[in-house]
Amino acid sequence: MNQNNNTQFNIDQFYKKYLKGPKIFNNRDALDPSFIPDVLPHRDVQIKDIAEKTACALLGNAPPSFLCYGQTGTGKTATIRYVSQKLAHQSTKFKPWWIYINCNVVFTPYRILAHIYNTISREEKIPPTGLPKDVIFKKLLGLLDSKVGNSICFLVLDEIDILVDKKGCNEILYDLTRLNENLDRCKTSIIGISNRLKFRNCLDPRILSSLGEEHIVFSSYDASELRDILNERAKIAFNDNVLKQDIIPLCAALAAKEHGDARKALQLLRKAGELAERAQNKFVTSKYLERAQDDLEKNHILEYIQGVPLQSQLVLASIYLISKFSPDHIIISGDIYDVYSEIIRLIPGIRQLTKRRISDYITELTLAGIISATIKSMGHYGRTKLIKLDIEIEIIEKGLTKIDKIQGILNHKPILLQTDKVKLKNNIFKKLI
DNA sequence: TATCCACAGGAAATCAGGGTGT
DNA sequence: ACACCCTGATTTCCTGTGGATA
Repeated sequence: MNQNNNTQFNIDQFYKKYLKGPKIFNNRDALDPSFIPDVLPHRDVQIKDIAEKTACALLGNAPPSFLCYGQTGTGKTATIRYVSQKLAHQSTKFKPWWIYINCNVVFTPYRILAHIYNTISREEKIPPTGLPKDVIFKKLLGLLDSKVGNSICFLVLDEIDILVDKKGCNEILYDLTRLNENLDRCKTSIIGISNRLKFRNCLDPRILSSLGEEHIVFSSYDASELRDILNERAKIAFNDNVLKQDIIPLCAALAAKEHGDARKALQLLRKAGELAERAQNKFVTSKYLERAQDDLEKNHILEYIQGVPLQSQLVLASIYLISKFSPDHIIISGDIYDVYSEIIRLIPGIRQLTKRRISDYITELTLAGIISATIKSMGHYGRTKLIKLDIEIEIIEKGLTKIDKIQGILNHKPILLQTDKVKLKNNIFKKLI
């Protein structure tokens, strides 16, 4: 075993070298989306607006509920957290409570109520399931009155627009807006954060009347604003003089192309720093920035592919096989289902799902940006979706290869593609589009 | 111009798996 | 042990539809 020592990776030596090597980061947390800096550039208007709306909480009065709009990475959540921190530092006998609910993670009525309860209560926790909803509602009312007392409880619903699509969630929003009517001492105030500007149109009028009357808009950052944000964070995150001069403007320009997403800009900068660090380089240069962008995009797709359920991976595998073995085949949803049915027989222990369910999986892949689909009517050949891969086939292959159950079928040439009937139909389709 | 294909996609029902209190 | 609850995934049932073709 020892004879291979000189070819083996020497972990001790690696750490020694790492510790002696150049230090890029001073505090890399400053580039984390959850980091709240002391200065929030270009958000004065919104800070002032939120501060004015919420100030009455310091006197024990309930602030109005309101909504914050803006695309991802425009500082909505950061601004709310910033104001809440400042509010918490004021000396007053009414200490407001802040409860953050990410509706992307917690989205059922039961769990939203349970999450609020569990955040406030340190002793008794509500189980993840099992109790009737109204029981939790009553328990929550009791807890709010006893624990929060005469103070204000802010309920911050991040990505609130997600709730609208879910069943029963108009009810939960309604329940939340009406909490105050059932409380004796405590008062609540809802702050909704949404990416979708048209979200209000989907709301129940009852909810809109108490929630949507006031709103604050977060406009997207332009390249120069992003530069200021990155400069502020870079001062904290990086050691002096490790960033080459052009890095921040370049990073800002890249993120500005994507509707001015500050989160993405920070992520990019962090990744570039990490790549430079890993390469034991003293400086973060544009070379690392370019590589960071490439890495982030690819990783995002690979993580997505590996994170979805097996059935969804099989749908993607079907599209992959058609694209691989007949690149000029026009892919329609019916073909995907047929190939899916074909490959599922090659994998033991997997149940075949219905067309309806596969149709939903195809929609999900479209929303994720892996494939694109356009609905087209083919006259007597019916109305269907035309599908094509939006991602390089090599990346899809790389993602699918890592999935044990799928590995074995990635070289299976679909029999469907070889039948004359399908070939003929596809030729007609080519003329139609 | 009516027909008819092959689906899209909404709504409700069903099922299994996690839990509860009595 | 039992009746009941919540959730997420899926099935079942269904209505709607664009446009080439007979």
